[in-house]
Amino acid sequence: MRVVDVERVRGLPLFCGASDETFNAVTAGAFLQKFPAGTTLLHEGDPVDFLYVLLDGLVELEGTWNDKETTLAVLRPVSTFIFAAVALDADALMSARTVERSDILMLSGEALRRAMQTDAHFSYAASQELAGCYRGLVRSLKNHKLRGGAERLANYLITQKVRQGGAETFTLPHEKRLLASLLGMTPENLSRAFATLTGYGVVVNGPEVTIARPVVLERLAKPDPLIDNHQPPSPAPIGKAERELWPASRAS
Amino acid sequence: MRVVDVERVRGLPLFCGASDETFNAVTAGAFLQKFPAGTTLLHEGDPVDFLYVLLDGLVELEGTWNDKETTLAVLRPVSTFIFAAVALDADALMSARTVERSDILMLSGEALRRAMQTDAHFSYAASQELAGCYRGLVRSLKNHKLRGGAERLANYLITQKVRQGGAETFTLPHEKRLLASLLGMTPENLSRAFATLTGYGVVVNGPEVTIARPVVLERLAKPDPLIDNHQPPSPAPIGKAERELWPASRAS
DNA sequence: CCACCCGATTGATGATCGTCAAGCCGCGGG
DNA sequence: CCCGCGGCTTGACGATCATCAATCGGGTGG
Repeated sequence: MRVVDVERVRGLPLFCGASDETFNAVTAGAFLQKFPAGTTLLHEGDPVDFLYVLLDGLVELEGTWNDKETTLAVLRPVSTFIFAAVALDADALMSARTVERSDILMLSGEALRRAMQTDAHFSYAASQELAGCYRGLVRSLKNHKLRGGAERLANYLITQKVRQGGAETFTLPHEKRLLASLLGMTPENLSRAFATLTGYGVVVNGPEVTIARPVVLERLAKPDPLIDNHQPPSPAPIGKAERELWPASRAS
Repeated sequence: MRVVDVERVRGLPLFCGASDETFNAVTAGAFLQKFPAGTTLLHEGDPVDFLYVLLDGLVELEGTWNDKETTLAVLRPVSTFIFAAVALDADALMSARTVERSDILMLSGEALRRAMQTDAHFSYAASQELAGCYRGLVRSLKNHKLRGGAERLANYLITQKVRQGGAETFTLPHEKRLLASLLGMTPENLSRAFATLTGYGVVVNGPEVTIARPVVLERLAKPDPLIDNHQPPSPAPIGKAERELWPASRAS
């Protein structure tokens, strides 16, 4: 593992409060691996032996039932995933698959659980990370139960715009088919939803989207800080906990 | 607070591994309160100062957007709630409301966070609780994105049957309007979904439901351990973590 | 005892969404 | 260069679901 990668991991909120001792204990048996696009890292129902850390690339978390599948989240670096299953030493509830070529660090679940039982500060950071993940899912569930398709898309676009810096036009981070699955609809209906948003000042050109009249779109989307997390981009790596705490901006 | 209540709290997985010292520190400023049915304990967006523990009664967690509301969970004793917001000292993402008259214990969030930073074992138990809550939400999200209304109801009924002991007929734990909101549909459509299930051996008599032909219903419901948690009832109080770990039955 | 309220049910109608089919377009391989 | 594949779009249709309205029945209070 390169020094620069070690530093990126060390800089994660999950680890930056830990002692050198526990950090070394946790990263001792770790290994960094590169995966091509489309690789299934972990399958639903499998026992989970490692905590995964996405250092570079793009990863999709998906769930399956009755030959249908849906994507529950799309992760960008730097993110940990399946931490909850690791913490409980339980089977995975979702599959993980690379969307692009990705660099992924794998940390021993055993070692992590041992470290949590020893180092209170590390364990506290772990709780914060898990709490942040939990709140992300609460947002997602509210998004799906309370909003219709076009509203979900409108809010997704507004969130993307903010996260990519706020420029009038931005680029979708992945294929539309994946976006459709994330938003809980079919690719066909995503197309139609985009067509609907044309009437609200949204112009689509392949993967490029421009929001020509933000005010009009927001009147449809009705973004809500209790559902949408409009956190602007940050230079430092950020965890699920900080993302939740951002509005109070208690850090920095 | 009565001795019997103290013991019930002490027996929670969250606390049963903690030292007497941290348990006393956390429960020092705590108070037990009785609320009538229909009381809003906490409103969406409010700062959260306490961890709530439902000792008796029934509590609904609900989310709101654009004058619509949906219930995200219905809790029965003994359960903690809004732990994630407490852990992060963040605003609540959902409201909490009593469905029945309830006994609720309120623990200082400040004290809890301090205890987590001091006592690694307590912090570890907190992580497990949060991880269990997280996985509960993953199940919920998959349930909603992958299944239709009648399927969600069928699985809900099967889960209730198992949790209430497995008898052929059992009683719905609350009003149908609340169930409809939990399942993500209108009361009208819940009625129609029940009518549909009549063809699969489900007989409804007010709040009483009997599953006459379990095999037929299961062929429709296709219950899945990665979505539904068919944990049988237990004499000891159980936390969100244990509920997730049940299939491995590593405790007794 | 009756009036009233509220939850549950049923029907009719429209909106939303999924499915099937066809066509378009950009890209890479033969 | 042309072919073919895959992602995207569009149209037509059917299934699911929400909404509005009316009705029924149990429980409460006057």
